[in-house]
Amino acid sequence: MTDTKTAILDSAERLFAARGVDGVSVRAILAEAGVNVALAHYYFGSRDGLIRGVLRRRIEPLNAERLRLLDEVEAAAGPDGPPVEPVLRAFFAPAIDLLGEHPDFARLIGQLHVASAPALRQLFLELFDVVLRRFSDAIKRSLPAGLSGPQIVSRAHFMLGTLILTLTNYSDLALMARGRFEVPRGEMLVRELVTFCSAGLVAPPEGRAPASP
Amino acid sequence: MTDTKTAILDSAERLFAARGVDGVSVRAILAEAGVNVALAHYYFGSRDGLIRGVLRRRIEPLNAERLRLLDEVEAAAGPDGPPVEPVLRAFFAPAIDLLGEHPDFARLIGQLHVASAPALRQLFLELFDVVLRRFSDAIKRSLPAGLSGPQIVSRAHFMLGTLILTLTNYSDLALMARGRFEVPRGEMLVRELVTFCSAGLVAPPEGRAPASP
DNA sequence: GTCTATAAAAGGATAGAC
DNA sequence: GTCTATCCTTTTATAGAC
Repeated sequence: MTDTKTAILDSAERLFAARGVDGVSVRAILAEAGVNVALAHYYFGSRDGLIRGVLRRRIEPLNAERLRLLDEVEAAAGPDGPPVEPVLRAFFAPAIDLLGEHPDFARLIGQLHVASAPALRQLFLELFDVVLRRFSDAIKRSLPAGLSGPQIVSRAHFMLGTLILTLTNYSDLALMARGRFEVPRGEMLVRELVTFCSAGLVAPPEGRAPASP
Repeated sequence: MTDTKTAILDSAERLFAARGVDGVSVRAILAEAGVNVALAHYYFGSRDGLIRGVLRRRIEPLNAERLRLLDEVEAAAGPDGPPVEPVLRAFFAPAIDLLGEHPDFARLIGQLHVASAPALRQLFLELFDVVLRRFSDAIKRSLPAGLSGPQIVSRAHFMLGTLILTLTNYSDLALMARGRFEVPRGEMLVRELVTFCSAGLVAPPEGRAPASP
């Protein structure tokens, strides 16, 4: 049964998200999956192999979809390249889809971005290197002239931060809403991200003019 | 010697930042500090107590400074309350100061924001509850009319995300710069954060108008 | 306050039967 | 593929001498 393998991955995903990658033992994962202790090593070789398996299962399709959308956006653009909004949308939308379908895993992706453990940092680079490079190039091209290098990298980094905290702490939105309204999700959440970040990215370097003298 | 206590806190701060709170044993911390294994329990009672000690030492002054600045900004404002920029500045500046003086600890704060372990989540609420509530109220008041509740909480959350990722992954900026320029820090970094986030917060709900028909 | 020594538990990993 | 049993290491925590 390859079903056992899936059961292990599912339990690992849930528990890693709930307690952090370093906060869960392999034994606990297998217990939750109702699977014998020896089978994690049988299927994944080691604890690290299990972690890689959990991450790869969903990150590879995520990256593929992001790159597919970016290719589309760039193909449809003129010689100056696409404007910033559709580029951001190609970056955000697949991640927000994942947040809707596999919220536990979305938390994991965010945690991987801020992880300290050297092995996880390395894995992060392996998994996201191409995507981050292609999108950061596309975003740079789409920004107005007059921004300095430091401003561009800062803003690109801030943009990433909005997504990462949304992936890790999406449930905080419901707390902040305190039942007074529905929290945005799916397409609406993508739209909020694009609006916020494109405004931030293209803002004039000096910021808003003061209210009035 | 209360110096021993400080040595333990310093080593814990450094190692927690380098490997994650769950990735370091108390023994490793004490070894790095050159301190006997038994002394962590003598001073802090337990592993959890040590974590609390590390966090409290710097978060309490950080919060106090943030609230002091917010009080100032609100006292100087008219009856409609202060505009969004100085409120953001009061929130960001003390954190960026901390990033300059104790970069390891800044990483820790960020990790605490996205932490999964229930004990850490609880501690996070204890430590930041008042500050987050006061600032989110001030920011809400400063936003233009016409934003819906979901839009307001989303944007406030995005704003927090820009800061958190800056605290946890500040060193990524240097990687992105690849030696071509100096990465912003201190006052300049605060200015970038304020510019990006105030533009995002006050953006019209529909986003930028498309380029031209 | 600082040390040694040790208890008690948990975790990763594997051997070998079925 | 799945199971039991076991090994080895690491870790938290504490007792008690100095």
